[in-house]
Amino acid sequence: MKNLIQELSWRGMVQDIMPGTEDQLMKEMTTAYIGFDPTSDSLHIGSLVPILLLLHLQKCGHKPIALVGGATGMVGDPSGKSEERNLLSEEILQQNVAGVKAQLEKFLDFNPALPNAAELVNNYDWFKRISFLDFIRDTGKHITVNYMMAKDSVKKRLEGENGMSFTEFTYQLVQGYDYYWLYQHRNCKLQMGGSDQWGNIVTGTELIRRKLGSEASAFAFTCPLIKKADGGKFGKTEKGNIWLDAEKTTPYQFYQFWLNASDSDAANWIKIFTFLTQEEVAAIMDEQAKDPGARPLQKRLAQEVTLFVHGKEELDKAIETTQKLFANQHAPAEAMSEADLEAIEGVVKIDFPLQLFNEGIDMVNFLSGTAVFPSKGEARKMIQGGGVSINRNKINDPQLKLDNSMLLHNKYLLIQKGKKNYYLVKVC
RNA sequence: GGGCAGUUUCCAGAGCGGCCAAAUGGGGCGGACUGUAAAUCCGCUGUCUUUCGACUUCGGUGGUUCGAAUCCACCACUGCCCA
Repeated sequence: MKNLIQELSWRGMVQDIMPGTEDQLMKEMTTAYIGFDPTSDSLHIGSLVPILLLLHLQKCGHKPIALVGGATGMVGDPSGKSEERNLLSEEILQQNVAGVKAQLEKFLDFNPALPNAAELVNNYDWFKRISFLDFIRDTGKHITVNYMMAKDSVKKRLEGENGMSFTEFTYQLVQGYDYYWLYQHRNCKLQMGGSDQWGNIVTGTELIRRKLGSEASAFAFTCPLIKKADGGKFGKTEKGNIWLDAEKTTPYQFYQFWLNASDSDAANWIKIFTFLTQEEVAAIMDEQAKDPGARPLQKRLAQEVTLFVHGKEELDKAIETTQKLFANQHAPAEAMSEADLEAIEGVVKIDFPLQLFNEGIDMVNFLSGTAVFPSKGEARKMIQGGGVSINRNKINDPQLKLDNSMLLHNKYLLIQKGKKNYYLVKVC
């Protein structure tokens, strides 16, 4: 049996770990679970980490369970939140649960022929049968309020300005019960999660111990939360979250996200988000040290993760588009063939009516009219700030009229907002 | 139930009754430099508007005033302390 903890350690993916966890994993095939919050109908790259944890687990010969929090999602996890959360409606929650489930199914191996096939559960399935009174008698009785209040997630809120509802206070018990239930019914002996979950997880192991006695052996470890080297939030861009759903974040945008990682981020992330071995990573680091300008780290990282999430075909297209747009940025846009332009994948494409164009429209009206900018004021500001290029030529004059001579192949305009945001406008 | 403090633009946090669309910092966006990095420097950052300007904001509702984020009343929410 391959040593999971060792494998994760060198990748920097182990934060807190309960004593005996490693021994348990080396002793026998162990069932382990991670919970996923249905706060949205798609997972984003933050959720990639727990997915990868489950995959590493499975690769080491253990059995992964992905738990979708249909019940816990109704309560709201206070961890890491400074304010009370708004509750999602049941309807939205159900949609989200379905969406998240569908995505998890893509990444884990559920092949029933495997002894350690992955499994998907929804905690709503057991919680729906438990009454409030049952819960506070059978479960609440085992954990003291003093214990619960000592948790960071709770303490912070008690000290803060916004207070905390009884509902959110209860959260750790609800999640703790999940672990107990899985321990009882699925022989699940390990819970993993992000380090912000440590408190909730420990409440689970504690609950198991109190209810089943000290011979019960439930283990846990957590993975550090992914951060950027500059302290910023991971997985956010000006356009918002990076989603795993190709409809929400195109594979090209997804690829670009990783490609744009800073050097220090790329060095950490390649260990976490790819399955490359320690030797392979070391080799790429060497290359990076020799020629940082070539960015081998970022390229390999982007390639591996995009391949994992979107597959080979989408990856190839993303690379192709990237090359067209960025490979020789000083080459005139006119050098791109019509086929090149048509085949650009993943950038925002906009159609613009020929008639309006022929009437001689100025930059500001054009750009706000195409939804490149939401308003004229913003378009003007950005042009004046030197942030807009058309066909790779910087525009300085907001009043500039567009005319036919600017069109590539008589119908295209390649617009850049900032350096990295491309729009392809087709006049027709 | 009683006492005290508070609620400001994305966040934190200043705001004399007119000079407040509201200091400062952070974040975000853009530019320069680079490697589609990092660090640094510069610009923008309520909405609409070419300029002038117009409009909507400072928990809610009313009021005082020529004029209110700034004063008053009531309401709501939050925190702290006492019972």
